[in-house]
Amino acid sequence: MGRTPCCDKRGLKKGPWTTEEDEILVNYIKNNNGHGSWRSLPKLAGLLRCGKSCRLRWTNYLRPDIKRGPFTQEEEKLIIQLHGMLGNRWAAIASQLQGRTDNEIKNLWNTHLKKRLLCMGLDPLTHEPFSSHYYPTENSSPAMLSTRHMAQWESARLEAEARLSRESSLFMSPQLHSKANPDFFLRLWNSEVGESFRKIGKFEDLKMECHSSPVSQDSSTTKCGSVSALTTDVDPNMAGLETAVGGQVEEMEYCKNCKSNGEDFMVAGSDSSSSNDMEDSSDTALQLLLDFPINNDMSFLEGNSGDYGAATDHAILSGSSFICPL
DNA sequence: AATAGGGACAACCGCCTACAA
DNA sequence: ATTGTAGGCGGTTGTCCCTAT
Repeated sequence: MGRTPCCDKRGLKKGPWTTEEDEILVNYIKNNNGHGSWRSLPKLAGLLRCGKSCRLRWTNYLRPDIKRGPFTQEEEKLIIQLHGMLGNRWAAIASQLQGRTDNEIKNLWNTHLKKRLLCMGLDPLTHEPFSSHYYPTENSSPAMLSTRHMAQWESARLEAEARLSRESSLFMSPQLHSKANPDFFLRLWNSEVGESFRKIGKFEDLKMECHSSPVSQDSSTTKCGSVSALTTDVDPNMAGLETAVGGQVEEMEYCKNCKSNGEDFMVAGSDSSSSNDMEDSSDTALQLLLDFPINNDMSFLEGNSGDYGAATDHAILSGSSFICPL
C-alpha cells in the first residue's frame, strides 16, 4: 500500500513556532477540552500547520505539565540508569521523569550524557567499557571497577530480557504477551524494590545483609552490593514485584534470603514456585538493582570526571561491593 | 568588530504499530 | 484477512546563540 502523507503539506508553514501560533493551539485545546483529532485540529483551530507538527509542539513544549529548566543531577543519574536498562527508548525513559519529554531527554543524552560516558571510556550504546578487561586486579583503577559494574548490569539485563522473551511465549496470556515483557524493567523500576533503590542514600545507617547469595565471594556472608537500606514500611498493596504468569498477576518473592535489622525482610508471594526460571530472571534483575552503584558509586557521573576515582575508592572502602554475584 | 566553529535545542522526517472499516 | 489512517517513536536536521580567534 502506498504511504499517505500525514496531511496535505501544500501551503503549510514549517519551522519555528511563533507565540501567536502557540496561543492559537493552546486556546483551541483548552476550549475543546483536548486536542481531538490531530489531523483535523489545524484546520479547526485556524493554523497553517500539519497535525503532526501541532502534536509535537503541544507534547514537547506547550503542555502545561512540562517542566522547563535544566536537568538536576538526580534526573541525569536516573536517565543514565534507565538508559542502561531500556536503551534508546526515550519515551519509556521520559515516562519515568515527571514533566520531561522524550525529545528533551534525547537531546540531553546526545549532547551531554553520551559524551560523559565516552569520556569515562564507556560505550554509550552498551554502557560497557571499551576495554574487555572488567575483572579487578591489583592494578585495576577505580574507574575501571565502576565501568565493569555497569557492564555487568547490562549483560545481566540482556540475559534477563532474553530469558523473559523465551518464557513469555510459554507463560504469558495473549493479552499480556505483547506488553508485559518490554515493560519488565520498568515494572521492576516502579516496584517497591525500584522505589527503595531510588531512595538509597536516605537511610545510610541501615545496612542490610544478604545471606547465601548465588555466588558468594565469602562462603558465609555477602553484602548486597552498595545497597544501604530498603524501606521497611512497605505498602501491603504494593508489596513485592508483580509478575504476570499465565495471565495472573502474582507477587514475587524478591529477596528471600535478605534480612533487615534481624527481621525477615520480605514476605514471600502467593505462589512463586510456578516458574523457577522466571523467578531466577527476576532475582537476577533484582540483584542487579541492589548491586548497582547509585549513591557513592554514581558520583563519578557528576560532571567532573576527576572525582570519580575518589568516589569509587570510598565506595569500595565503605563496603559497597563491586563484585556482582551473578 | 567580524567571523568561524561548536553546542544546545526545537522541529521535521520516515518508519512502525494499533485499530477501525 | 486486508487495507487505510492516526498517532507514537526514534533518528536526523536546521537554526539560534555563545565563545574563541
